[in-house]
Amino acid sequence: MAFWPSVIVATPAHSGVGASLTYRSELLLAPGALVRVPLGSREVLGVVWDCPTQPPEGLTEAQTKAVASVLDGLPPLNGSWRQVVRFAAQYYQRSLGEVALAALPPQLRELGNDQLARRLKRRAKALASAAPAAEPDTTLARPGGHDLSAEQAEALQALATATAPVLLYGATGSGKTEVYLRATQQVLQAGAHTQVLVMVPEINLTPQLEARFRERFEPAFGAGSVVCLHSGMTPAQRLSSWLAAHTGSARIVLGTRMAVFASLPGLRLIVVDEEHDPSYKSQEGARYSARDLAVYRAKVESEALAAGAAALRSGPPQSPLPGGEGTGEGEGEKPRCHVLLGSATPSLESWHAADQGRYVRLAMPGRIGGGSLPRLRLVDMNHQPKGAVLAPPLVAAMGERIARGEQCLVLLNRRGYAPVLACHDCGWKSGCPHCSAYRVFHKLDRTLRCHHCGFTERVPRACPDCGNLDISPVGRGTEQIEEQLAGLLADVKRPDGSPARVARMDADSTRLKGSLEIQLAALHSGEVDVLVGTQMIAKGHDFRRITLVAGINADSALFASDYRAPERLFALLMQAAGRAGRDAAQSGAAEMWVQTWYPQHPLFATLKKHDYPAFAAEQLIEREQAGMPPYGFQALLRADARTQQVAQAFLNIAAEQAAGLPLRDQITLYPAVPLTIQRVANVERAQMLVESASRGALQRFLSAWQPVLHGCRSAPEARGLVRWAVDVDPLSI
DNA sequence: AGCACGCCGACT
DNA sequence: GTCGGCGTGCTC
Repeated sequence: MAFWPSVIVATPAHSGVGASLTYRSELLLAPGALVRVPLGSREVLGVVWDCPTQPPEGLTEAQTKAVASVLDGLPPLNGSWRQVVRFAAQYYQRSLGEVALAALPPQLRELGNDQLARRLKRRAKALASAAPAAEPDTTLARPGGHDLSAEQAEALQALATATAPVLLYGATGSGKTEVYLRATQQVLQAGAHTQVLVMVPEINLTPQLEARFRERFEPAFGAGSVVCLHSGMTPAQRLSSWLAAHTGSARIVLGTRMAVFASLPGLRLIVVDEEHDPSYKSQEGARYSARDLAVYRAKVESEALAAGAAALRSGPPQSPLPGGEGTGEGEGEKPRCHVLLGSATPSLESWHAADQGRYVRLAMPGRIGGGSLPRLRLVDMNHQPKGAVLAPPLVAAMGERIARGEQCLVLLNRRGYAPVLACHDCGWKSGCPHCSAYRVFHKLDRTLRCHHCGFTERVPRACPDCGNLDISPVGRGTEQIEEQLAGLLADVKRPDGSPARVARMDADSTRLKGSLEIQLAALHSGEVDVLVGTQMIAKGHDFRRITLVAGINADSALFASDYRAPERLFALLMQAAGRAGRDAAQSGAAEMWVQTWYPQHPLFATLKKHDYPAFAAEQLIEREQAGMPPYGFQALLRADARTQQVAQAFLNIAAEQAAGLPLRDQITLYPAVPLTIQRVANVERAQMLVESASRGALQRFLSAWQPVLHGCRSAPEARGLVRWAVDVDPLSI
C-alpha cells in the first residue's frame, strides 16, 4: 500500500510551483504532519496537506519522489491552523507554501530529526522540574490584589457569553489590562489544556505587560507557562517558544503580529491589545492584518470546538481535539474561542463592525483610581512670537510642573536634529543620492542619514555644490527640541533645588540593547523631568508622575494626503494624553498641550471632549460618502523596477489585460502613480489602486488577475526586472 | 526563492 | 586552459 501525500513547501507566490507537490510515502501521513522532502537538489521542510491513496491525475509514479523523513516527534499542525494559513494565503494573494512555512520557526527548517528529539526531551525535563507547587485555583484565589470595578466585571461577564468578537473600548488607565488578565485566568482555569494568545503591537515597548502576565500566571502554571513570540528573539528562542506553544506546555503566548500564526492546539481566547495599531499590518511578504486574522482564527477555532464537542456527544471520539476533553464545560454550552479587541481609539473598521452589531462593543469609560483624563490646551501658533518652535506659555507651564516635582512628555514624530540641511546661497539640500528623500541631519554624531535606505555620511563642512560655509538645518527633530528645551528650562529648579533635566527617547537613543530599560528607569526614578521623544514614548509605558504631555507638530498629520492620517493623529494624541495623570492625586491638573496653526479644526473639538465616538462617527460619514473603507474595499498593485517608466508600464499592461476578467465591471482600476517617496535605494516604485464596493468581488477579481500578472512581467514594455506585489486592505494609499 | 544549467571575460 | 559573471528555467 502506498500513499501520495500532497506537501506544501516554501515557494513564493510567483513561482511556477502550484499549491502543493505530490510525493510518495509507504505510511499514511496525517494532514498537518511535518515532513522533510527532496526538492530539486535540496531537502526542505514541508507540511502534509492531504494524503490520498491515489496519485492525482496526470502524474505518474516516476514523476514523484519519496518523502525523505517525518518529524514524528512533533504532533501534526491541527485543522484550525491549516485553515487560517489557507485563508491568509488566499485572501492576501500569496502561495500557500509561503504563508505556511513563514509561519513556522526558521530553525525548524534546518533542524535534523535527532536534534529535534533531543530538544523535546530537554523541554519535557525542564518542565517537570518547573512544575508549580500549588494547584492553579488555590494560587489564583487572590489575583493581583484589588477587586474588579463594576465596568471590568461587566466586561468579563459579557466576554464569557459573547458569540461574536468583542471590542473593548476603554480609555488609557480604565483597566483593560486587568480585563485581559482575568479573561485569561478564566480560560486557563476552564481546562487543563487551554491556551490564550495575547497580541501586542510591539513587545519591546511593553515590557510591563509581559511582566504582569508572568507575575500573575507563572506561580500557578509554572515557569514555562508564559512564552513570547516576536521577531526580536533569537532563532533558538523562537523555536523554543514555538515548540512550547505547539506541544501545549505553554499556556499563554504573548507576541507581535507573527504570533497569530502560532500553533496553539488548545486556543480558547485571543486578545488583541491596541487593536487599531498599524503594526498589526505586515508590510512585506504576505501583507496580512494580524488583527483581522485573529478575528478569523477565533471563528475557525470556535467551529472546530463545536464540531469536536458534537462528535464527543454522538458516540466514541474518533480523534478528540487537543483541549476538547476534560475542559469542565457544561454540556449545553457551546465551547468557543473568544476574541477580545482592546483600544482607547479603535480602528474605524472595528468601530463600524460594532455599529453594525457584528462585534459586541463594551465600553469602559472610567479611569481606575478616579483620575480624569487630562484637559486639552490648544496653543494657537498664529498668536505666538514669530519663529518660536515651543510656545512660551507651554515652556512656562512645563517650568511650573518641574518646580512642583512633576514630569512632562514632549512628543515630536521626527528623529534627528533637523529633517533637512540646506545651503542658503545655492539652494543645495541634503538629498539622498539613492532615494527621492532628504537625508536627516543628526547633530550628535555629525552625520547625514537617509531614514529610508540607511545611507550615511559625515556632515560636510561646506556646501558640496558651491563651497559656501553657511549651511544650516531646516525644520526640527527630537535632538533639536531636546537641546532647545535644555536651554529654555536652564533656570528652572526642581523642588530639591537641583536644575531641571531633559532627556530624549527615540529609535536612536534606544538602539543599543538594554538602553530602553535604562532610560525608562531614569524616568521612573524621577531623574528626568522632561522626556522628548517620538511616538514610541506615547505607547504602552506607564509613567506615574507625568502631568503634562505636549504635541509639538500635530499639523503635519492634520493635512496629510493619507485619508487615515486624522485617525492616527487622534489615536496618538489620545494615547499620549493617557500617559498623563494616571495618579489620582495629580490628575486634577493634568494637561495635554497641542501646538497648532489650525485650532478651529474639528478634530480638536472632539479631542477636547475625549469624545472618540463622536470623532469616529464624523470620520465614518466621510468614509461612507467617499466609498472608502470600511464602506469600500481596496487593494494595491505595487511594482518596483529600475526606472519609473518600467514600473508604470508593468502596471498599465496589467490593467489592460484585466479586461474581460470575471467581475471586472465591479472593479475600479485607478491610474498608475509613483509612490510618495518614489525611489528608495535606487529602486523606482509605482502603484495602482484597485477598488470595489464588494469584498468578495475584489477577492475573486484579484485571484483571476494573479496569473495575468505573472505574464506581464515578460511583456516588452516592462522589460527589465519588475518586482510586484498585491497589498490587500492597504493601510495607506 | 534557491539552485541548477549555460554560455562568455580575466586569472592561477 | 579554468573560475565565475548572472540570464533563463525548474522544482512532485
